[in-house]
Amino acid sequence: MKQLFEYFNRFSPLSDEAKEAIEGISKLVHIQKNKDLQPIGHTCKTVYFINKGIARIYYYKDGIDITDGFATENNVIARVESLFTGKPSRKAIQILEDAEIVAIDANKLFKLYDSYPEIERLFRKIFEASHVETVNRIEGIQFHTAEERYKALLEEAPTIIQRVPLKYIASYLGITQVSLSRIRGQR
Amino acid sequence: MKQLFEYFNRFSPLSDEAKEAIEGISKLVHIQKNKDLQPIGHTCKTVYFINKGIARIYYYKDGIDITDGFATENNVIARVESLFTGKPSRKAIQILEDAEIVAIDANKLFKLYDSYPEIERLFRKIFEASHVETVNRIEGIQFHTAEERYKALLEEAPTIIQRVPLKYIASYLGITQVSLSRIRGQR
DNA sequence: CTATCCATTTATCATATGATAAATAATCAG
DNA sequence: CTGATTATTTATCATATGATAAATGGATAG
Repeated sequence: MKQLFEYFNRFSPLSDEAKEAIEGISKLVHIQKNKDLQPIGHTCKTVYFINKGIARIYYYKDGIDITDGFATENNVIARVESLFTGKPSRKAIQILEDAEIVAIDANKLFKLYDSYPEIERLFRKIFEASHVETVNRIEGIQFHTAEERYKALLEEAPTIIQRVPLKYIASYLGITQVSLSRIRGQR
Repeated sequence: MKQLFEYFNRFSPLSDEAKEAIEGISKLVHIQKNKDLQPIGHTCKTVYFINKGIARIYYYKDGIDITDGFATENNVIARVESLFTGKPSRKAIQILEDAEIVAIDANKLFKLYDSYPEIERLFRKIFEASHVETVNRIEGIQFHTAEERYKALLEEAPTIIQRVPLKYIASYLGITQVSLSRIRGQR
């Protein structure tokens, strides 16, 4: 849990008591490459933190596999549109490299909010940061060409491009695999 | 403030004391059409609630005016990427119809979080809902044609299309004004 | 009411990306 | 190691949207 608490410290430090409370509702899971951590159609009741490995959120659009986002070590991953609404998610979380993950029970977490305002605050900040990323991503999608988006990803997250099959990256960038290959090929 | 507290009730009801505290850090402002409520380059230190009128968030991309989003009556509007980070915003908020707006001082609001966990919770939920909308919007932008996006907006928010100049809607949809006109014209 | 300015539409041409298919390359099971 | 499956690249053609310019329509100030 050391990694997790270090991550928390980047947002707001927790009392020992609060840390223990979170430890009490978390468990460490190991998952193999290509397995779904959470399937499509289930309501998101877990917040995950990645100790090791890489994951993606994906869904099907007209039968085609679309990657919604990636998460790597020392980051939280959750399907917020389900976690925050209680509605089933049309998205799944898949593991792309054998992974070690901390699974935090969301219902219990939300209950902890009542007794530990510091925990509510911490997760508010974590998700606010993710909210900001999402807002900024819209600008990237909307007003840059596919090539610019690819190059931006190369800059910001080169390891993702190295670790993840290109087909997943293509749909994340909003283009076909063929277009991505064309963009990479030119020059 | 009646409208505002009714809006709050949709998320979580506040105690009278908390309501008074919020009232104490809010003021009612009246703004004319086409005025900027907040200019580009300033750090967002206010959360706005629209009693009457319509507003948009916009910015300049390569010198071109881009609409990031709209907000109408009984909704909150804020530049979250600045509000949550404390960094200056590259975006502005402009009023598109003479408006009556409740301006909530964000720094004072964040201080109220310490003494009123219920207020922190309320705003957490408000912004979580906005986070979910943003996440869902990415799917719309990424995987629908301009025509589909226009028709979706017609369905979901026909009043916005009626009340707002088309040029603003075009950039919101991620297309040029000329393309939007073409889409509207066909048939 | 008129003149000016701004918003919208229409037209033409250029281009990035999609769709499809086929060729290579890489990965994996046995 | 071999064959089979999956991922990636390359090629061709079609099309949605962009860029630009010009025409039309609507709003507003005086």
